[in-house]
Amino acid sequence: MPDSAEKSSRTPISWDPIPRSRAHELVLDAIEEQVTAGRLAVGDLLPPERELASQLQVSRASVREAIRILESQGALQSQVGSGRSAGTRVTALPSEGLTRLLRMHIGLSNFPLDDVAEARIALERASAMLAAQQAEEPQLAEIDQALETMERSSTVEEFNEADTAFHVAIAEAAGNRLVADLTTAIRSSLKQTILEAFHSHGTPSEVQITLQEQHHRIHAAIREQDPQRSAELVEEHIRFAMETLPMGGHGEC
Amino acid sequence: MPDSAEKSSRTPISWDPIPRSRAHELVLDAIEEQVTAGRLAVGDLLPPERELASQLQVSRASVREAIRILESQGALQSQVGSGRSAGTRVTALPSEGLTRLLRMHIGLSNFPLDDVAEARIALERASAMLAAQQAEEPQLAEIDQALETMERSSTVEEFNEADTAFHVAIAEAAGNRLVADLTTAIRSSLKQTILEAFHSHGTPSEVQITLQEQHHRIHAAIREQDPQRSAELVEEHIRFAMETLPMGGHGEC
DNA sequence: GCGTGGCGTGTGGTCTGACCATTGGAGGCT
DNA sequence: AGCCTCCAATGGTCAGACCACACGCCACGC
Repeated sequence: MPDSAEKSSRTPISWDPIPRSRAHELVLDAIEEQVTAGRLAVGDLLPPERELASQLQVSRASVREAIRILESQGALQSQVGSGRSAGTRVTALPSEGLTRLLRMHIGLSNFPLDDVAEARIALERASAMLAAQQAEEPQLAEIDQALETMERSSTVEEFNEADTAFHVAIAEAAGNRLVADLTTAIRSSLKQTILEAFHSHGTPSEVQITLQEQHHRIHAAIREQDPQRSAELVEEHIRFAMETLPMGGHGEC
Repeated sequence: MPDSAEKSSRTPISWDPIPRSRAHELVLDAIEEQVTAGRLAVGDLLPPERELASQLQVSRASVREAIRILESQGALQSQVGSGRSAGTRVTALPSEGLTRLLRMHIGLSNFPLDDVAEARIALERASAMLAAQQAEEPQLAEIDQALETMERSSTVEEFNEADTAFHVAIAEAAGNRLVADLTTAIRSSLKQTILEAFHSHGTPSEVQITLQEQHHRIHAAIREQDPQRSAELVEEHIRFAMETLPMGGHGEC
């Protein structure tokens, strides 16, 4: 319409770039669309790579790139071979994907450690409350076990490993999949950072003793089914740990 | 040692599979290692794909697969061309990566919606508290804006969009990067689900009115710098929304 | 009949090379 | 100095070849 183009010549015309969709993103979108439409569920098999490439009219490399992304998210899993186990199948394994994503960004100092602590507090308060409200024996036994392992640990490596397991066990005992996975992902992504902080610290044994006392109190509150107390103790514990252990060896001073 | 093999013949020997590392995972590990060691930071340029492939002695396709994964996580960004803008650069854009990961798993019903609600409550309580404690005017104006947009919305699509923006604005006002990104990711990944619930609901206007009243009260509590009240109101609001709107059209009856 | 081994096929994993599109940067000309 | 052209570097995509894996089927021996 040359007429309207002339009428609007007083306001500058903005020529926006037309985004080009990358082939692998088109594949990603296509798979996501199938999921959203309910046509793909956990356990389902995707078409073979070569077939999917043919159907979507892209190269097999582009299909593979999309599949890699979804594998890293824990939504797909590929298996070579023939027969029932072969191919690319929809899975439900978000935890490691979350962990790796968060660990990368924490490693890049993209989340200030104070921010991470607050997020932990929010999530782990919820975990502890829910665990105190509704955990049953096999899950409580896992918490016991982690506490026991910390008791017997002789190196900070062992302590740290069991410390992580303790927090993960509480998160699992919360009976809330998303809270558990987020809690696990954050705590796991911090494992190395916390270990380094232990090594930097002058008197690790004192700190470990205090941390372990706090663990015992948290454990007792959960055992006594006191949600409020559990939540408060977890918060206190995380704040103490974050204030006491010098974290952020690089990029955070 | 045939001698010791004979001695231990009483206990069955377990032949464990030797895991083969996939080429793209080796590349991923190599990049993560550089980050952990502090040798890669936001803004840094990676070697060109062909060079990285040569250095790591893998194919360029494997390098690309690893880069795709890290791109989807918001840790890398690639740009064609020559000169300063070209190549693959380290970025700090976790939010969309989190959103897509969570949206995929929510789409696959891998997280029960009750679980998602509890996680939202944990995070959004924290967001609201922090916002009430420390938000300043430009951020508060964003919250105002979203509330205003909801007030003027004439379709549930518009309402939903502004509703999401309201929650995101509070999360941003919390001043906590990780809490904000997690909150945003979860709320964003639910946008479609909530919209469908609005459509399924018999009398949308009533519900919208109640939701909007709740939004106003949350907004007021934040403005009055009352963290406890803000947190309680957010929790009440999310519980009301989750109980009132019929979610889980597929796979969650 | 049962167990074992060999073969064939389908699938993902990896590599190579060719080509394309994009995006400066350098050099030459006015 | 400004503009234009050319070139090179970089990521994007594709195709094809080959490899490794993992069954399933069939034949053979006991």
